[in-house]
Amino acid sequence: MPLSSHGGGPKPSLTVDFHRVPKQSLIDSHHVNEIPNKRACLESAHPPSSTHEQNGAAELRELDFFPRENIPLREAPAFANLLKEGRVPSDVNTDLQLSSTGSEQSMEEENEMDGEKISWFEEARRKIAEQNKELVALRGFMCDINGRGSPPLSGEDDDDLIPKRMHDINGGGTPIVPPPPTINGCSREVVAREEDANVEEVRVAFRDRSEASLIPDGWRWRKYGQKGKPPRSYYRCTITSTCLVRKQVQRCAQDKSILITTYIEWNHDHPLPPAAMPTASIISEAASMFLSGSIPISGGLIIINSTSPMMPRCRPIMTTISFSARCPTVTLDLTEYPDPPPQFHAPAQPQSAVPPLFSRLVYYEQQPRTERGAMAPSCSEGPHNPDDVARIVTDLILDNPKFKIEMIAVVKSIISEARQQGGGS
DNA sequence: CGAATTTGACCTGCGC
DNA sequence: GCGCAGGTCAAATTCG
Ligand SMILES: [Zn+2]
Repeated sequence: MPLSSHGGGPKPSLTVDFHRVPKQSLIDSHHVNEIPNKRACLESAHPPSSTHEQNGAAELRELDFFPRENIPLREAPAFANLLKEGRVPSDVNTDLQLSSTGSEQSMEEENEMDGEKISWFEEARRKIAEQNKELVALRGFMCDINGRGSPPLSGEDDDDLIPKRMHDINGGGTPIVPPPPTINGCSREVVAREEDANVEEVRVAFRDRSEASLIPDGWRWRKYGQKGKPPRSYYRCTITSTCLVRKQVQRCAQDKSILITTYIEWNHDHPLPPAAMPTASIISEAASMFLSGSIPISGGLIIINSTSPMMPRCRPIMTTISFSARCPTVTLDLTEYPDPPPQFHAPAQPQSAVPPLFSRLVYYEQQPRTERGAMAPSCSEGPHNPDDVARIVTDLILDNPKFKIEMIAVVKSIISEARQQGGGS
């Protein structure tokens, strides 16, 4: 079935967009106050099975996806390995799993779930929740060293400006958005482009070590293109012909053993296949983390996450958030690296001006993976002051051209803001 | 033989 | 305006 009459060109489109919002809010720091309300985002990211549409707006129950209890976490192997080895239960069903299909069955399964089944998913979920807290802390820190007041954090009662598209980020399998009624007769590209022009798109990427060219994530994908060197492959979800979800797969330029899988427009218009639920939940969680107010500053910034002081034994995930591209991307780095030595375990630096995020960063700099190339240890202690942070960032810039580009964007935006506020000096 | 992949053409957006 | 990069399309080819 041809999706369009001819390739790539301008085509007539007739698209109904249910959730149009301006594009500015996530990038422009002046709109940092308009970060979406966390609760609303979480609700929308994981709608309960009872969700139903009324006049185009989903009616949602409140769900707490970031539980406050701090349960020690076990080591969690890399994502691909778990999937490969079948150790990620395909039928994991937690409060995040809200599929409309087989809800009775899932109730039973929930009762039957043993610790083994839920452990991996719960670990990942809690890690991301912890990252969220730390990202918020980092944002405050960055605002401080920028000489700006810390923007209000999420959770305030102002959901007027929630990017409506984020209501579509669907981890539970219940279609929130009706399929575009007019997709027949115009290509997915046209539909996507129409939406792109009006709504914010969040991408969620995984970095993981994998020899396979594709992570078995439980979805059905069809390859529709390949570009560049090293090659980047383009896939789209083929569970339904109208589903707009795509993913890109490429090898890391610096380390060919690392596979980067990026999920785009994560709003399937169909129920989740059971095998895909772990992946879907993590993607949704990561997206809601981004949307819940963890935006550090304007421009672009890479954040490196550490273990949480509350959960020092948790294997860390390095998380980056990029704003420099047209679409912000949350990257979860699931490549493994060694545990930090005890001095980097929490409570790390109780008097430190630097959020605990950077203790991991410093450790990481001290213990670089061989694949990352030679990198001189940058600090012998945790970064107690912004100077240490600056040194670390400098090393990262030297090590990673992409980081340099991101940081340039950050600096530019800070300078332009300072000029606006301070009269151009 | 139908489904999936490959691959060159084509389009859009962006920087210079 | 031009060139480049990213992304998509669809005919041709390969695969099961
Ligand atoms: Zn889909």
